[in-house]
Amino acid sequence: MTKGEQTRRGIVEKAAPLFNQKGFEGTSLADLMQATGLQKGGIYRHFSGKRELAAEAFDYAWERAVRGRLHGVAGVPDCVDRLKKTINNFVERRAGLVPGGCPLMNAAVEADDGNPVLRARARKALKGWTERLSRITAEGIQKHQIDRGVAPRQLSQLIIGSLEGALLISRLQNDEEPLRAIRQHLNEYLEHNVRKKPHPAS
Amino acid sequence: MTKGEQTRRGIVEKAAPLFNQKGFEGTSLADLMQATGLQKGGIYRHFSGKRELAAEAFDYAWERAVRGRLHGVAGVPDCVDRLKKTINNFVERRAGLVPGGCPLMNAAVEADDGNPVLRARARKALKGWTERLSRITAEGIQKHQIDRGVAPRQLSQLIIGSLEGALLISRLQNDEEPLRAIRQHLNEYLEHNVRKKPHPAS
DNA sequence: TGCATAAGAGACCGTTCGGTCTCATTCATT
DNA sequence: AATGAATGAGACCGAACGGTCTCTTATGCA
Repeated sequence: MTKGEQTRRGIVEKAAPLFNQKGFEGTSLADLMQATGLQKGGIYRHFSGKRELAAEAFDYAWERAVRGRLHGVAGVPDCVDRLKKTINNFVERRAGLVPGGCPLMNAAVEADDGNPVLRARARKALKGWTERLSRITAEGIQKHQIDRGVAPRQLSQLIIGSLEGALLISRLQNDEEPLRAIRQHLNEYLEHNVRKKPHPAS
Repeated sequence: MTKGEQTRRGIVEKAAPLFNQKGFEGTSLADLMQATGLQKGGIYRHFSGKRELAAEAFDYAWERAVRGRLHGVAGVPDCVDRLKKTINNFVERRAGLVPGGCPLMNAAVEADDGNPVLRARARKALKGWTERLSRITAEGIQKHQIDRGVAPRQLSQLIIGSLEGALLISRLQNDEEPLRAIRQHLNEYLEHNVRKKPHPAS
């Protein structure tokens, strides 16, 4: 890896927490200069503008989040357990994340009105997450581990929405309890309403 | 109401959608001047600064949101039904709201790092909402409509978090389905796990 | 109607914004 | 070691920022 590539990567890594914490508008070039230890020229050598840097920083932050949420998931054989594992990862595996909360939520809120580039990025991220969960559910249905009546996409959105909402409240209150409560709630839901029940001995 | 008071109120009403859509940092005095049709002098006559105006605009937006969510709730006798009514209001009663999504979510995300004034406002709003729902649950327990094992505060946070999360996804996808799905989900949960069951005829 | 005051216009201020450009230096390659 | 390209420093730019202040106009009360 050439020196320039190293620097470029370093800029993204330093910029990601800033954008995730302060938002795109809220992060100034002066902030980025201070965080990276570079002057404007050093930054603009590698990026065409703030927007490009912000987009890459979002991708970086989101990639870290996804990696955390998928940690160890592939090794779980049962599909319901696999869903439960991703939920637990969301609640527990916060170390290694880019500070500032869920990048998806931050981007979605800030980009909601205006900033179509960031909004597209957020939509794509949500789509990817939804599809990943949906695939687990579809596989579970196919393997007769999950009830046929379960709609994969709906279930994915239910899980994602519940987790994001609980995270919002947890962050605002500085209290992890809502996150733990939603995990408990979703686990019970998965066991009672998603996992396929053995045929009643009629 | 004196002329000045009228103007002041008008400024808040015009400013609220801007702050709710573009955020505190994202809304400039130029935006406010254009929206109100006033010059700086006209605005600063009534407010000490952007922060004060933003705070009042948040209160205004939140008050409208709360009013919509509580619409007709008081008239529902059964406490479980009352919770269901507030959920339905959240999902259905979007007209009359200040544009830009839920003020609580917007403020919480933007104020999460920095801007302690706005953050305090958001926390207070969340606290009020939680307590309002908790009171309904507590009353339901007292009236033997809700199971004694239900924790009012936890249930409130579950409902709020689920609704906010679903709203986030709905807005990002431009699709109301996640909101309707979470209503369905919460309704079933309330009926099966919250509403007090009649004693089994043993 | 006269008058004190409330209300608003808009010029002005210093600062910070994102972005550009030139030039010195460092780096890899031979 | 020489050299051309890659890299980064930092002065500079115009625009936009939030905020102040003065002066004119509108208002409401006696």
